[in-house]
Amino acid sequence: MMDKTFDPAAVEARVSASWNAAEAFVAGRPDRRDAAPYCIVIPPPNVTGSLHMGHALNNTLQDVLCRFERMRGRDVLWQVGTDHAGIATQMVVERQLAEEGNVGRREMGREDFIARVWDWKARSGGTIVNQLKRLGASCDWSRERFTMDEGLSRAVLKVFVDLHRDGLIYKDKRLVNWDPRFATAISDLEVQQVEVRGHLWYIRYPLESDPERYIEVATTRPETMLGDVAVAVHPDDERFNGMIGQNAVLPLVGRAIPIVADTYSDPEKGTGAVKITPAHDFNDFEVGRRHALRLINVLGPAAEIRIRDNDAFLDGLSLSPELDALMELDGVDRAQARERIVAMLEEGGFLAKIEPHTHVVPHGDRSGVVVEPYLTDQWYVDVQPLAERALAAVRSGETRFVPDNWEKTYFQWLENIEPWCISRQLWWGHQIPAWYGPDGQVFVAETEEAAAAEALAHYVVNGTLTDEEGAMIASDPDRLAVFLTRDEDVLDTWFSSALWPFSTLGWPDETPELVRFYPTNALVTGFDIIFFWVARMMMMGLYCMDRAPFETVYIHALVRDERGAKMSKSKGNVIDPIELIDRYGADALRFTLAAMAAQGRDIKLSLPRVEGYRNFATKIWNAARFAEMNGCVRQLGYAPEHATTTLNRWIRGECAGAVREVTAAIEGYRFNDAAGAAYRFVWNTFCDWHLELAKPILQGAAGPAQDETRATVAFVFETVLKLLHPFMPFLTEELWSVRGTDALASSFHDLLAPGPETAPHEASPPGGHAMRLLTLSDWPDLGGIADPDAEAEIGWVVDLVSEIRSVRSEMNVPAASQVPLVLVAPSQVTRGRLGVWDATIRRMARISAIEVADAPPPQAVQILVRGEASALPLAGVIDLAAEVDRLRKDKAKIAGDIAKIDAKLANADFVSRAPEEVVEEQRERRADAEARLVKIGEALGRLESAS
RNA sequence: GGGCGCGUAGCUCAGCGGUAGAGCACUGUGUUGACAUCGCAGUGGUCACAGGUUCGAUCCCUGUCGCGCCCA
Repeated sequence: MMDKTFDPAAVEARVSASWNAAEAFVAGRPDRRDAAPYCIVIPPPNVTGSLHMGHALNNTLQDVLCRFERMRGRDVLWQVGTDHAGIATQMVVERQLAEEGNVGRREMGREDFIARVWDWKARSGGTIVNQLKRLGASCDWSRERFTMDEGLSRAVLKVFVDLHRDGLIYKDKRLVNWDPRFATAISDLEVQQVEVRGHLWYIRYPLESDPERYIEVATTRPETMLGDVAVAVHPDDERFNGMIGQNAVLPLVGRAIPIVADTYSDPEKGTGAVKITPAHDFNDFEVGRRHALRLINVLGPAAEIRIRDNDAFLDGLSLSPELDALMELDGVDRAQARERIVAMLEEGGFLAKIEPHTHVVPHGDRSGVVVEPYLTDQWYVDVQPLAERALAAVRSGETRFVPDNWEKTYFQWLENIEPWCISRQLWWGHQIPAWYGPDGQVFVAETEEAAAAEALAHYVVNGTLTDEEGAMIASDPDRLAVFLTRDEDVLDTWFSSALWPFSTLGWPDETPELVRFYPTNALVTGFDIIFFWVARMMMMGLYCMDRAPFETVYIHALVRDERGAKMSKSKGNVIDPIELIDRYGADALRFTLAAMAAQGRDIKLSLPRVEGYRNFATKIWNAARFAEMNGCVRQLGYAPEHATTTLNRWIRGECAGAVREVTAAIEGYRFNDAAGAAYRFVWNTFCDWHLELAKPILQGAAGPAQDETRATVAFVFETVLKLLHPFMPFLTEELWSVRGTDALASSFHDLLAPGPETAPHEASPPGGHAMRLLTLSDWPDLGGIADPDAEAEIGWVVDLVSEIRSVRSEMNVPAASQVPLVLVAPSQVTRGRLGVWDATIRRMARISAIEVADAPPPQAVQILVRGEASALPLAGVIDLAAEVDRLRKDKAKIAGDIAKIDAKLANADFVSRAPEEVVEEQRERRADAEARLVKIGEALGRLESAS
């Protein structure tokens, strides 16, 4: 006997173990050798990460797809793994070193530090993978990959070298987004624009020709004035007519800088004159380029002032006491420098005013500090040619977005794409395969040997080295190490992530997996990752594989808190999915997320909803208990299409409909529809009606009807387990195994006696039913079994019972009291049905006896079901005046309906222009309403004349 | 400034050119056998607002207001 309630914790552990033992999720099972492949690559979570609600949703949806396709017989590979998260991981390990009082990264040296990171990864890097298992994700765990794995690293090197060879990777000195906390470049996408309340400082720059006159500029960053090389004004701005071409003198510094005309300057903003600092501002950089201005970098890598021994800064300046004083700023942090410079400006009388000013300031998404536009040498990918192919692949339909409006976002970004800065001044990551010769000449190759060969050949050919010298260096590792030095930088983590859909499958080797599973079928991810990942995977996939990596990119919602705010640690509004799993079970959480995953709308997670689906799990559990108690096991030779009783034929049709609905919804990525359809069928059709209607049979006399009903319940329940499995894998797998023990005998018979009577939808597998896990069983397909006669009959029972209950409740008939029911002049069909349903109706509606009469008894409450009247003779039991009220209310409502329909039908335009079936439907509705109205009128007449 | 999306029951959300739906909450009621994490019955909505298209608009179009997000 099963427990009374479902205990998720115990079941989840047990079921996980059985999946593991069976290696259920391993791709390439021998029995699926000829099956069509299905592949999803997981958006690799950050190795430092832990599961948050977004992951829970993302992986639930992937799992629904994978389990669904696996049950449809496909050879499924859900490729799992993590990425190495350069900055984040380095940060974690450095923090750990600091906490342990260890020497820092620099003191440790690169090799030891990296060893330490690997050590950390081995001990703590698997958190999220284990959490995915708790969620029930059916990944192929045997193929877990990591972006720093040997194979994946090889892919990175090859792509880098190939892109470089094709001229798509190059080194350039330009402004980058510099994160001063980590002292590394970051890409545009890793920059968050944050609105902050700052100030506008108005500063007077005296004119060289007349120090009594000055031009006033406004700036949000006064400290960068040290690097100013010009002042720009709008050419049409009459206020500055005479000044263009003159020089201003930079306060504190004393440098003469030109006043130039440039449309970048906005006459509406500030004073209309803007200081130009090309080394510290992206816009100024462009202005500087247009006017051939110098670049003066006045900051160091930690965003500290660097002006002493700074040739670029000192060039053109003459020594002065003022300049000496300025030198005191050398090494001062930018924030402090700002204060001191403002003070010095004020002291010198250069500061005109300070205004509060709100503006957006770029911040590093990992470090949270203000990002500095910084002039450095970095490696870039010229992504434009790659982007064009990525655009074309979506435009041509090779890859499609679901919902398709996301392609706009994708197009917009790719159409305006900027070069991608891929070098990072970190240690943890793929070190760039570039080596420099003594003269700085760069050699890019996959290995040091190859780079050395290329370098030596180069220097021999150009005469720097003789043949002998070249040979000598080549043969002596020590000399080679001195001769060639490797680029210290590593690549952006996303560079390796971009290769994920094929590097995980073995590329650059032509592995069987690569051939079989690439391109993958679907990518499931959030919209916030379209640029970071989707677009880059598309570009790299097309570049390396000539095919887009996915057929479909499904973009799901963001999970927000109940107020609709993005969950974030800093806001403290995160809901930990693992806590929810502990509390409600993984199945309830998964079902909630799937049920709320409507396309194009964010999910505001609400706990009552999770609780509701936990209750759903309990409901299913108890339905299984009921089936068990009533001997509902699959019967030898049972096939649903051979069911004979109306009830069984009816549920078969309903079940087939549910299968169709769920199937179509998952196919269309309408997860909420799929979950909703399954929920409604299980609870509102199967449990509420089929099981209730079946009770008198199951608990009545033994016989063929009982046998068939038992078998049908078992069959429908199995179908339910299958339908729900993608959403609630633990519960369903557990119940499948419970059923399995009982079904063992009959399954055995099935194997012995295969034949036409064996259910075709469940062909006998090699291992036998008992050995089979639900997760590896077949997805149901009941075809188009519909049975209008059965539907009409059961529909009549359902309506009759519902109406009686409704009237009883409304008339305040005590629940315990049994009252008789009189069918008034029933049709032959109804009389026939009564023979079958008498007991059931009496039981479900608490009726003492069902009689038939030509006319309604006096003082009775009237019920109308499917055009026929029946009556509850409630004289003495209830207040007849209440019944009169009820009927009058009904009558008024129906009369209102009729009036509305009449208004429509009276409209000549409606009748002539609306589709025929719509008009016809209105006529039918009117006729039905009219008939009800007549019956209600008659009943009212009787009651009124009686009273 | 450009783009995307959302305003539907008290709450969280579906839906959709032709009778407005679900879950939760609420009200009433019911436990000797699947389930009180339950059953049964009910209350509750000018579908943000204003125009337009249409025979017909919650749905399509335009605008307004409110909210959210992305990009510059």
